[in-house]
Amino acid sequence: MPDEDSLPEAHEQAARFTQVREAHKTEATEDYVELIDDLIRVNGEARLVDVASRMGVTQPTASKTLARLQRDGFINSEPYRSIFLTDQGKTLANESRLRHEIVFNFLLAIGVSRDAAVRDSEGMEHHVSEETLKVFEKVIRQNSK
Amino acid sequence: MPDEDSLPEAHEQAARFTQVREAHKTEATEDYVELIDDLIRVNGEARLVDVASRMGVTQPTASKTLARLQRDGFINSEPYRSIFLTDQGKTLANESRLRHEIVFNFLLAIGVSRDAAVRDSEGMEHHVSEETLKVFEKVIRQNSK
DNA sequence: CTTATAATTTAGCCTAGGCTCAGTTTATAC
DNA sequence: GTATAAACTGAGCCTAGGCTAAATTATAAG
Ligand SMILES: [Mn+2]
Ligand SMILES: [Mn+2]
Ligand SMILES: [Mn+2]
Ligand SMILES: [Mn+2]
Repeated sequence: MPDEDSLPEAHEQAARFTQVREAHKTEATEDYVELIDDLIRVNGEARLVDVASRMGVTQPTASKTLARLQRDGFINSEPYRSIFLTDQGKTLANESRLRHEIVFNFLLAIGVSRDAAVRDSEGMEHHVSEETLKVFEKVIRQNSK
Repeated sequence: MPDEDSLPEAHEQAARFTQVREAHKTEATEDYVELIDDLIRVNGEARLVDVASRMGVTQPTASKTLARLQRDGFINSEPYRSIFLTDQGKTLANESRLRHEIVFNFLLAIGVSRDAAVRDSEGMEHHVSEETLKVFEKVIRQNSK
């Protein structure tokens, strides 16, 4: 229970929420490019039908999101054809996968079950700062020794 | 780099993203009731102007969100008057604060700076399962010994 | 090669959650 | 007590990201 002067400064607290909102803005993009990259590696191509089923959304929803990703320069695709990552998209996919793996392996390292680690890391990954990520990596290294 | 059969089952992967989307649906509600509860404790009342400035949004935005919270039974307020939590709202505020504190203290325990812990926990808290939370608590206990 | 199926797109709808600008109500100062 | 300032509301706009239903295009089967 906080006492009289226990509230953080308003502008600092606001900055926290603004940062979370910023993270959420890029979240869909990161998850999509990461998935598209995986699909290309494993299947040789990324098709809308697979993106939609793996994202857990309908095809029109995935189609609309992909249109936005194309507008913003992360992917390329011609109508009715499969999806390609731009250089910008590839870079973001690699960064996102790396960060995701660190968060996932960190959860495993501290004793979280594989199932929970898979599920929790999907959301947590977007809210971990560079500083925290470094700490996560240190914990992973210590635990593998 | 994943090889041929490295993709998770589609329906499992979809469930992950669905879970993250569910978390995001309740996120604003949790952050708002937690803040309202804090304001009542410290200031004696929760006013829109403070909610807005601390959430980092404009007053009309906060006003609209609060209307939704009232519609959904988390708060009560009469026009132009301050905001009260319903029993449902108080319960959610307490649960949210507890979880938030655990995530925050966990980050401190593993060596993250106070600043980064404050910032990262604001987003992470909404993506931590009960199982992971228990592991976090264990790490906190071990570190305080 | 034609037909049926699968994949993709388009149109149109919805909610959440941002914003600005303008109006109303409450609180403060004088 | 009245004028001014602060707080709150309302209208209207926007984007993201969900959905369904229907049209279009591409692929597969026979
Ligand atoms: Mn994710
Ligand atoms: Mn919180
Ligand atoms: Mn939060
Ligand atoms: Mn999130």
